[in-house]
Amino acid sequence: MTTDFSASTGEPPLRADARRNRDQIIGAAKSLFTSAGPEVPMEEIARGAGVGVGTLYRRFPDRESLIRAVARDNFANTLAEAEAAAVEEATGWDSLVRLLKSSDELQLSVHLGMSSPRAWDIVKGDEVTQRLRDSLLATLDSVVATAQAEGSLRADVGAGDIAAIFAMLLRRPAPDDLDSHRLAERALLVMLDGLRAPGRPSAGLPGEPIPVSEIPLLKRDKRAARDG
Amino acid sequence: MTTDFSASTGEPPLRADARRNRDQIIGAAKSLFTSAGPEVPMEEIARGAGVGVGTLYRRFPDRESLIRAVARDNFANTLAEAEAAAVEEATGWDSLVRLLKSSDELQLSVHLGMSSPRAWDIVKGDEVTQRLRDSLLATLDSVVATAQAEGSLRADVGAGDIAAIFAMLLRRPAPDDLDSHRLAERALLVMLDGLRAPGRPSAGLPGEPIPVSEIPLLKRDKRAARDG
DNA sequence: GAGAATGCGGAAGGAAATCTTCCGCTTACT
DNA sequence: AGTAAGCGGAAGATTTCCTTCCGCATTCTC
Repeated sequence: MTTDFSASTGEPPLRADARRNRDQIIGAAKSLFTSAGPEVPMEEIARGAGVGVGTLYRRFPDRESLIRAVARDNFANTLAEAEAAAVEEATGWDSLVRLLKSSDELQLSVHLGMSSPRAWDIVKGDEVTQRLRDSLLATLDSVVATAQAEGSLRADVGAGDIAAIFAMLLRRPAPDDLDSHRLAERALLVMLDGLRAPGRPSAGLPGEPIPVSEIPLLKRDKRAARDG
Repeated sequence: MTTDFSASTGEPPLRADARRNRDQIIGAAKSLFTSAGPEVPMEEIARGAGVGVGTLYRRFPDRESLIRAVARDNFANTLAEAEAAAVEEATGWDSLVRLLKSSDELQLSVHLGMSSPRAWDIVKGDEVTQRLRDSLLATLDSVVATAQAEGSLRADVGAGDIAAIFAMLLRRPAPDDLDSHRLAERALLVMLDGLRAPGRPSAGLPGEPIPVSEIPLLKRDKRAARDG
């Protein structure tokens, strides 16, 4: 899963356990960056990885290098998913829908690339990530063009609009909260209906309308959205 | 502007300058809570109000009481706006649109009531705010019902869906950033199109489609979204 | 399987950010 | 003019997070 970008450096290869720990650290960091932003305490990341802080610092001497590593891994995965969506789906519209519904990786990419100034500052200086990001946007652009050419996506939006919409829809509060996930799902479908070309009928929403009484009253969890 | 909820307490009235400062503190807190979340340093709030920290602490002995005061003021204003929108607009649909486009007050209400667990923890214990919130939701509910009765709003959404959509759309990153404001505006219009009842034509989006090249590359500002 | 090298955990010290108090001076009320 | 209320902001206390360090454990090599 975790891509190895250090394959061609002259450094000696990591010992097996070290390599395993490194992957677990990146995994934990990805998960925590997604849910709590790129400023979670290092100790929390270490705990999430089942590892001591010392180990974390040995592998990533500071937060920046961790963020860089996470960004590379994440953008690579997101790009792969996007390309798969572009190629494997029958229509441009389906590719778009699959993208929008796709995994947490996309959510993290959006965070890193559009929502967190701190992370973006770091990531934008990394050429590897930049190349991945450019490819990602190119893929998005072509999916949008395809969907518009086939007449399923409204013509007056650009790939930039779509990216902005991704950013809004993916900034969920609590990714594990079932209630709010259901609401987010419905909001996404409404947004998709808004994106349809005129005349294209919507499939409607599944389930029952949500009454005010069901607005999810946030459960408290240890860490606030930081500012959110 | 700042509503006085202490009118009937037995305490002696504030001196004129104190009262002025109190209002400025609440104003600054509202503005900062909106842009940076309810955990901004007290000192920053004081500075924003043109006041020393001591003054802030004399009036609000801790963050909780400040948040409570802000929430009361804010929900009262939002409710007033919502009721105005419900009454003054010709159709339920127009009321809804006006609400969605309405001021920063609504944005802050969403933050306090749906996006920030920390704030919600505090606010939910305050009866005054709860009553305001209930009225607000009741108003939303009736606007939704009106819009559906007149056939402009799709029938398969409830007021809870609308509230959730508000929450998504209003969680903007940088409220003062012109580029992202433009994108948010367009996203909002797309969402509104998604909310239309079948057969109701959209007006289309103003301006040109946004290309990928125009995705706003976040500018760094002193305080990250915290979480976000 | 033994020796050497690499890696590990997590306590502890340090740094930074934020909270909160306190008191000499100022301003508003009567 | 007298008095009570209010003010600012430096300074000390506190909390939170960062980073280092070293005795012990694991892996690799031959």
